[in-house]
Amino acid sequence: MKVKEIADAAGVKPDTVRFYTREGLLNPARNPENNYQQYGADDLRRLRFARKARQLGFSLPEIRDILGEADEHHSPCPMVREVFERRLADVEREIRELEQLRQRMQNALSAWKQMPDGTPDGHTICRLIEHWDDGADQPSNTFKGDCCHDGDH
Amino acid sequence: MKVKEIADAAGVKPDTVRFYTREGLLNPARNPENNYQQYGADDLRRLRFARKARQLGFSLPEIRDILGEADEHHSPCPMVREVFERRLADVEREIRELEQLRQRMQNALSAWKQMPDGTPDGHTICRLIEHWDDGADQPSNTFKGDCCHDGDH
DNA sequence: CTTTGACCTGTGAGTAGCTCACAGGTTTTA
DNA sequence: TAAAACCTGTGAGCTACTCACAGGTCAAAG
Repeated sequence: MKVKEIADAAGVKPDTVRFYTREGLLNPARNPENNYQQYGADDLRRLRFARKARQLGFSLPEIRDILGEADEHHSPCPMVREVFERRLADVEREIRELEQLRQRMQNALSAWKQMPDGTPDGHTICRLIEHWDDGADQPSNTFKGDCCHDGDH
Repeated sequence: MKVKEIADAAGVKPDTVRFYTREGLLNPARNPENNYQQYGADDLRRLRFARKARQLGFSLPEIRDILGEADEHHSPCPMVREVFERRLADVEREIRELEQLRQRMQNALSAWKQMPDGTPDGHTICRLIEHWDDGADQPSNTFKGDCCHDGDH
């Protein structure tokens, strides 16, 4: 198979095939006549595997490791199970963070309903944002004055 | 204020300050003696504004636009409200996608409980993934011949 | 036989928002 | 006076592709 053929067979773009080849996930042979890449059934299997793994949240380096294990006739499945649990935890953390963000945004939006727009006056840019209080409390050093005399020196 | 001072005052890293300066969000003066950047109270206001806006999901180009509006003494708030609603919709879409991913992962994990690992045999890499059926039904072209160049582009 | 168009090749840049490394200059402190 | 801490700009790295470019190859149409 040539690039476009294997790409169509797996439902991806030719550039993705080339990219995966560059990254070492696929190992095509070469047609010595024209220097074209020649993909075999094994490459298609790897490509389909990689796409499924991506949908499950595996990263390309992880997939490369998994394929490498399989190439050495070790079962990659224990590695798959292990990485997968970490991935699931990551996804759940991301969801929690995004839900917090959504909550903050919704709070801001409802608080903004009552607020007028106002024009920037040199002290305020847009009070919608500046007077919005984020729940996240990071101890941002509150510029107490020891540092900055903003007159010229 | 010098870089580290304004960075500490806003609770960010000096590199972030330099990055925002490069990106045109901050407009420090120059100390002609040593060529150091000189940030004023206005820059600190902009930096804090930018950080809050980032936490609310605005992108740097959006923040730059908002600051630009304020610089011209127009109220950026209508723009803020507009961009904000789009951002909220984006966040909600991201959450839905991640929840679908989580669902897929959890389904996979429970299905995997009964499955043995197995060793790659040239036909299978890791059946955990290969025999996993994703709910997403994209008609992955099964390499029949003439079929489709994928429409979205 | 030549042209056209689709395909192939590798490389390099672009995406977002920083973060870090580097090499060299300046200021402060010991 | 020397070291530490800071400053400068530039460039690369992170993810997983995607696109652009310039040039080579091939099948079919004219």
